[in-house]
Formats: sequence, C-alpha cells, structure tokens
Amino acid sequence: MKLLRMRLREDSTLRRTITMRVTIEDIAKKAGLSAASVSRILNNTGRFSEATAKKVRAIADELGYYKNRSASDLASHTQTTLGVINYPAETDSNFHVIRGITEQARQSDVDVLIMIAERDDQTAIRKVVEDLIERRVFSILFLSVHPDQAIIDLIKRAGIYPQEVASAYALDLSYVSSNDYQMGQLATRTLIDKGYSRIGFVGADPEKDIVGTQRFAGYQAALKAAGITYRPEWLFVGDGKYSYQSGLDAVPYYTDNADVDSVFATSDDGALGIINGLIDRDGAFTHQWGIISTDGSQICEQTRPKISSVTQDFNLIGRMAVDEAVRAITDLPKEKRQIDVPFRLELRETTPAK
Amino acid sequence: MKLLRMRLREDSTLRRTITMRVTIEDIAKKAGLSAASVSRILNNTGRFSEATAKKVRAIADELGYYKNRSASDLASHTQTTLGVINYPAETDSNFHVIRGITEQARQSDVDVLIMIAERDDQTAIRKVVEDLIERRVFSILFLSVHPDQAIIDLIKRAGIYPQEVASAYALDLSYVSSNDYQMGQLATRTLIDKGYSRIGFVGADPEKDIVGTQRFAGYQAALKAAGITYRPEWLFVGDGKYSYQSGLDAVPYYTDNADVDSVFATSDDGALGIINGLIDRDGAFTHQWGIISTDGSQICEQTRPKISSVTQDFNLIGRMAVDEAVRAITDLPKEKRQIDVPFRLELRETTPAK
DNA sequence: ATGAAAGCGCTAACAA
DNA sequence: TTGTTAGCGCTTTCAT
Repeated sequence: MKLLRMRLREDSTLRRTITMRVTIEDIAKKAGLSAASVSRILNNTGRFSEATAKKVRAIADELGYYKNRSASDLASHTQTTLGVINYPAETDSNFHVIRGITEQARQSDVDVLIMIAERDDQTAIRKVVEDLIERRVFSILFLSVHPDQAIIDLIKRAGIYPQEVASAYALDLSYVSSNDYQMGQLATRTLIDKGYSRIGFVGADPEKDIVGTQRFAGYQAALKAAGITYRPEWLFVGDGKYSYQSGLDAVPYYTDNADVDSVFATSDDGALGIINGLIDRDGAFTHQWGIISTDGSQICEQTRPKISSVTQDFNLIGRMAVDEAVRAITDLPKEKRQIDVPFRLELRETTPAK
Repeated sequence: MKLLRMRLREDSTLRRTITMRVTIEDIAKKAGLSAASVSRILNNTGRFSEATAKKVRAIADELGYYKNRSASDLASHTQTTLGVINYPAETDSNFHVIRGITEQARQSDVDVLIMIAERDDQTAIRKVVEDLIERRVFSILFLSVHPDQAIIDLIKRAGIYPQEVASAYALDLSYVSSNDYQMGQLATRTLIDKGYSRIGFVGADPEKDIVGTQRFAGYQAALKAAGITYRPEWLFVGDGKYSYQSGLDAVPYYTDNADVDSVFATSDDGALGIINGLIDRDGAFTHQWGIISTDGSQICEQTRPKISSVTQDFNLIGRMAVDEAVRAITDLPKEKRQIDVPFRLELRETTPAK
C-alpha cells in the first residue's frame, strides 16, 4: 500500500495531485491470496469460501480499501451510470423529478450523475454531453434543458439513449412527461364547468415550444367543445417562459385589452404573478377572475387565496424516465417514444363557481 | 473499430449491455501512426507536427471518437472531479450555490458530479459518499446534507477534502457560508433601528444546529446591545426546520403567548408562513408586526407585502467552495477551515418604521 | 516528431 | 475454491 502524494504535469491551467491508494493487490498480499480471489469476494461473484471471504473483507476494511471505478469499469465493460442534465431554476419542480430519478435508480441498481447546464446554451450543453459520453453513461436525461439537433445526433451516434423528462420540447427526442394537450383541456374545462366563459391563456408561447403548443391546443379544444369562440386577445404570452413576470404583466394587459373573467396560467409562478398583479392593481385580492394553473407545486398552497391547479406527478415522471432508460439498455427503441404520465385536478380557492 | 453490442452477466438484478466503441487504436491504425502519438495529439501534450495533428483530429471526428475516461483516468492518475452531495428541497437556494459551483468549476477546469441524498439519512449519504470515493473525486461538498462523524472520518481517511457549503452544521467539517452570527445580529438590529422592541425569533432551533445557534446568539447580542431584555416566550422553534409551516404556526403561538411587535424569521419560507398566518387570522395583512427574514430568495419579492431580508450571496458561496476545494488539492488543510462569505441587507416592505 | 513498451487497477476466462 | 493469464483503453517514460 503506497500512500505517497505526487504531482503530475499537465499542460493546462492546473496541476493535480493524486494519492496512490490501497489496491486489491495490497489486500491479496496481506491475505496470502491472488488478486482474482479478492476481486471475486469483494464483488460477490463466482465462488469462494466464507472463511476466506470474512478474512478478506476484514482486511479491506482495515486498509480502508475502495474499488477504483475507473479500473473496474474498464476491465468489466460495465456501464451502470445514468446521466442527467439539469437546468436548476429558483422555483422549479425538477427537484421532484430528480428525487424520483434517484429513488428509482437506486432500486434499479444504476447510479446517477447529475450535471448542470443553462437551458439553451448549446456550447455548455455540448460540453456536458461530451463529458457524459466520456464517462460512458448508458442514457442521458434532459431536465428543462434543450439540446439542438446536432447534439442529439452526436449522442445517438455514441449509442446513448437520450430523453427529455418533464418537458417535451421538440425534435426527435423521446420524452416522459404529462400530456400537455390533455392538461390544457382539463384546466380549461374546469374553468368552464365553474361558469367562466372568457378565459385568458397566460405565459406559454403556442408558437415556440411543444408544451406551449399542446397546452394551447387543449385549451382551444375545450373552448370549442363548450361552444365558446376563442378570441385572440385572450392570449397573453409575455416572455413566453412560464414565468412569474408574465403573470404579473398579464394583469394590466387584460385590464386594458380583454374582458376576461378567468385565466388559465400555464405555470404556478404565472398564477402567483397574476394574483400579485391583481393585488397591486386593486389593493387586495377580490376574486375578480377565476384562476387555474398547471404544475401544482407547493406555491399553490402558499398563496392567499390558494391556487387551483392541474397537478403533475413529477416524482413519478422521474421514476418512469429511469425505467425507460433502463429498458433502452437491452432494446434501444428505434422510434421516438412518448410516455404520458398521469396528472390530476386539485381544486383550491381560485376557482369559485361563478 | 468494433461496434458489436454484447451482454455481460451480473449476479445482481440487472444485466447491462455495452457497446464497444472507437478507440485510440482505431484512429492510430487509420492514420498510420502509433497510439501514443494519437494520445499526445488529442491531449495536446508533448510534441507533434500540426500536419499529422490535423489529420488525426479529422479522423477522430469522422469516427466519432470519445476518450474513455476510465482508461484515461486510470492511466494518468488524474483526478479532476469534484463531488457534490445535495439535498434538493422545494424552496431552496442550493440551486444558486450549485450554479456558482458549476461556473467556478468550469473556470478552474474541474468537473462536477452532483449526487442526491436526504438530509439526515446516513445510510443513503454513506452510499453516495462511497460512490464518490470510488470515482476518486478530490473533494466532496455537502449542500444541506449532514453526514455523521463516521462518514466524515471515512472521507478524510480516503484522502478527500470534505466541506459543508452554505450551511455550517457541526462536527469538524470545514465550511463556506455566511456568518450566521452576524446575520442574526444584523437582522435584529435592523428591526430595533426601525423602532421595534419585542422581537420574536422563529423557525430555527438554537439547540440543534450551528446555524440556529449562531443566528440566535447574534439575535441575543443585538438585543443586549440595545438594552432590550430577552424573554423566553419570544422564541418559537416550531419544527426547527426553517420551514413555511413553522412560520404559519408562529402566528397563533404569539397571539396566545407573547406580545411581540416584530419577528425575525430565520428563513424566507418562515417569513412567508408568518405573512399567510397573519392573513389567515386577520383576513388581510395589516402590518401588525415588522418582519425580517434571512436568505433573500425571490420569495421576498413575490409576497405582498414584500419581505425585507438579510440576503446571502449563494452564488459566491458556491464559487468560493470550489476555490477552497481546488486549493485543498495542493495543500490539504490540517485544521477545520471556516470561510465567511459577505451578505447584505435588503429593506423591502415588511419593516416600516414603527 | 514518432514509436515501443510498460503499466494503471481491476475483471474474466480458463486451469488447477 | 483458488490461481494464472490476458487484457480493458489509455498515458507515459524512454528510445529513436
């Protein structure tokens, strides 16, 4: 067992030191065995006697041995790692998704590498993707991150299965998420059922991404089914980013331009913005409009009034994404796959009957 | 270049397949060079002619070559990976920290592995830590995750530098975070300066963790400095987890037990809870109490009224943690290090002069 | 400027 | 049940 700390040269910025650590050889020597036997024992593979096993495990423990994954992976051609690329935002639900991913991954005995990239920064995304390819992950999951076609091609070419999770964006990428069309439909129908008829649509851009397109389509379908004629001034895109700000800005917009009696906010943040916009305008919230949002994060419980929502099961989305990824190990889907995860309606205080 | 897909056996649950991929050998062969030369070129190390380099790079590209990190790390003894263990919560500021870490890491040319564990689940934490050790990270950063002493010992024994980031919890772990004592002092002094004198302390447990202890100590010091005698009924711990709920519960508590005129909430969530608790009690917010919180996340801007806060620079905290970790590569600190990152006061609407 | 050779730490046949 | 051997794909002396 060598424990010297040494320096390596590197032409780039930094020099890194490494510590030589306990190897399987050290254990073998100390136990009077071969490395192979130690390997078998430590990995619970092949056959060996409990007696020697006990001894070996004791020595490993005593020496503070940890397998060198690089060596192990290299020798065994094993890849049990799942890559996740996340765009972390202040209020987001990805953490639920990540929890789900982590939980399911543990059960499926794969481990998870999470890396960060900005939503649309293709250079950064590419860098992270390449890192993940070098690490030989078997699948890459994108959470709120939108790689362009070139990057997707590169991933596929590397034999890795890419998926979008919790947000279908575009392109030929498989995804696991709620069905946005149906969510839009349900939200809108709920408002209609409560007696509202002039319904604003806030925060998503029907032209920009699939989520927006689908939710908007569902919204229109519900309108039509109820015999309500859609009016273009009911649409308020704002920054089109499902943001708090777009909700805030929607209030003066509708006040000036459209006589809506209710609003379908395409995010909880947007709904919060609308509530605050109303308070800012009127001095207090007066149930001026019915409001329903999508997502159903805890924000909905923490506003006054509490926000009614079409609630997604982000944890389940994460879990199912892992299942998909694991399944893809054995048979890589040729086609783009679309997995719809169930959602539900939660009526709270912003949708009183009219 | 072999591209066969093959199956490996494994005694555990799953069988994993792997795809043999383009190797440096393939490139070497195609270029009529040795593997060594290709390696040098691709890593920009040693000497070679631009002419051959160009050719090699073209071939690598054409073949879709990606370095196998396992092989590379194994051969070069290089470790350039930083491990982060995060506990992701619904409303948390860790994403800011993680952003900071990621940004700084890119500049320092290290890459970051993020893994998830529950706050106090020592079994899960241990598992994740061991995974990181196997991957030979040079440092492990804990975000809102609290390893016990056994785990810390194990990390140190492995020659890895552990740090707590954005929350000093206990034990002999180095940390990078805001100075909680000073934050508590500033928050309290601010309230006093505005004319308040009966000041509640909500959400942290002064007995349980360092953050609570320190903020409470700062709070008491400020009280004392102003000649105000602390009264025990001013303390409301609630669940002691800096939660929304503890704020919500604080309102009936104070209403029944203590005649405070203001509250120092030890988190933004707690402050939000207090506001909502007041609304729930009175039907509307009536500036009954002055309120100040710590953290200064966007929640503070998204309530009505907006919450005054002692705001932390989470991004900077993340960046500094990386700096510390990188520094520790070359000289591992013998002592526990404590890095204080500056914070600032942001007055909004919940602290009108009394 | 390039190649040959050794080896990183581990796993996986195959023998014994 | 255990040992021997031969790599995994790459980097790094050291020659040339």
